[in-house]
Amino acid sequence: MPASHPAPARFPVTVDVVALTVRDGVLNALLITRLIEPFRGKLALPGGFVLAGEDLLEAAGRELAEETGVERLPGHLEQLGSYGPKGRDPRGDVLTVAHLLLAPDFPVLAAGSDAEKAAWYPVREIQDGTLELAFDHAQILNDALERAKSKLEYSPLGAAFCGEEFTIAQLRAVYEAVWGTRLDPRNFHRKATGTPGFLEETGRMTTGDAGRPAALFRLAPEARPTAGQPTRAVLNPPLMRPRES
Amino acid sequence: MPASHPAPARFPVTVDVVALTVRDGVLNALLITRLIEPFRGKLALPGGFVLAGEDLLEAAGRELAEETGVERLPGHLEQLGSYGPKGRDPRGDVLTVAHLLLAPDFPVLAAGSDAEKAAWYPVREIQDGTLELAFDHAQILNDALERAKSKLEYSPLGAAFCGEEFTIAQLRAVYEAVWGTRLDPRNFHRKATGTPGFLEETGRMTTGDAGRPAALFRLAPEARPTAGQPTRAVLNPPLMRPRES
DNA sequence: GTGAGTTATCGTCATGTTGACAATAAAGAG
DNA sequence: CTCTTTATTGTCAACATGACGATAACTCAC
Repeated sequence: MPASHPAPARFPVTVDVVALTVRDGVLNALLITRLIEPFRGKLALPGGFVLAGEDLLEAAGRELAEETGVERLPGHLEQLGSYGPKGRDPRGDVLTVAHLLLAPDFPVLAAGSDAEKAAWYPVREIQDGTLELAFDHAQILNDALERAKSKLEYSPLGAAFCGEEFTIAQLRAVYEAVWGTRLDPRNFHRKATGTPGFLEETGRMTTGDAGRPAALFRLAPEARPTAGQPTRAVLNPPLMRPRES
Repeated sequence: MPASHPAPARFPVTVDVVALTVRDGVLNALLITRLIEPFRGKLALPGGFVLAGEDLLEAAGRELAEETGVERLPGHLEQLGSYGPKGRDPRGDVLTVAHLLLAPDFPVLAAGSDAEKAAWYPVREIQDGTLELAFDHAQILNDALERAKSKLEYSPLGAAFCGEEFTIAQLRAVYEAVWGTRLDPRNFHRKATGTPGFLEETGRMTTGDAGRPAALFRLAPEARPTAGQPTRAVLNPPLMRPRES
């Protein structure tokens, strides 16, 4: 890695988190209101400096927990990508490593004291310019949305937006919100239940809602995200299979 | 991003590059032999420190150019992911941002002076333990291979391993080398030429090789990697289409 | 030259997957 | 009990894919 001469410049390193969830069929992102300059009063992604002795994912989880007041984050956290360090912070070159959290809706505790106030905002309002983000966070959010969309294409991570148990309709609502499309309930049901290694029936049913009760499912064991292992492709079939002979 | 108090620790940041190519049907990676401690004499990924005022991709390209003696790198360079900073370098916490280069075979200039000697090595020999890599570079290489494999699944980047113009058979050799499988030439031909927005016929043919001459293709304009834009999915179809009504 | 070997390309066909959509099941509301 | 709502099962035609036969168009050995 190091060649030799050029002064090993040191950079402040931050982690930022794009936390996504689906509330009432609408895709939401977690944002904080900045209390200090620069961009004071503007919305930004939650995040903060990586501390000495910390790893990236660790720092991202810690920052998110601090700024939401939530101890154990639900959902799936992964690294998205790194940005900078050139010219993305008016105070100087700061490298940031963005992360992506796909999570079921969880309440953000009203942060006390000096902590920035975090809240859920519809992604739509950021994309159409109603809300503006600090730094290059709009870019990061966009990349995160692209990543989320493509994750749903092949991985079982759509379920990360749901709780432990969920109905096919709830899962479909996730896909519809993230992709911004409407899907045929019957074909979606066939695909979801028909994909080997994706879902597992719990045997239990919903009750109390309008309409016919729905079966409750959970992620199949082999589809559950194993820390460290890349999320396996279960949904989209391989482009082409090796030939037999 | 920054909350406030915790001392904004600064980290040395390096870029590492996993450069892949296919030579004679075998997937190769570019490695350097380290001339300094730690891991002196061991193989490692090319890379080095990010300099002040540089962006990541920029740094990765510069380091690779320096260590191979090649001015304008061919192929497609993209960010892979970040590693650390905790405990991956015996000298202290160093954050590294790994990159991935998919390139046609190019000659590595015999580096003069104090530069580390770079050369192509079959990926196979690293995976089976014949060759050992410094730091966490084996892990990074593995992640890079996973990324490369999945890129071929949906993006047109398989062509990044070929030159400007190539035959279907050359392209197939790339897929076979990266995936480690054999593919049916006839079905591959059908898929490659039948995918809209992927290939474009040049009208020219190969000549001089054994067997029937092959038509030369190039990447379709809309499939060419545009700097900044994410590589669009052209090969694998969407998991599910929005419903009409 | 000529035939053999080699590689490229086109075609065929059975099977599997998908999109569109009908029909039925099982609840709650009135 | 009937209507409305949502879940789930089926059906069917269009399309994509895997397996593999058949040709086409070259090079090379003789």
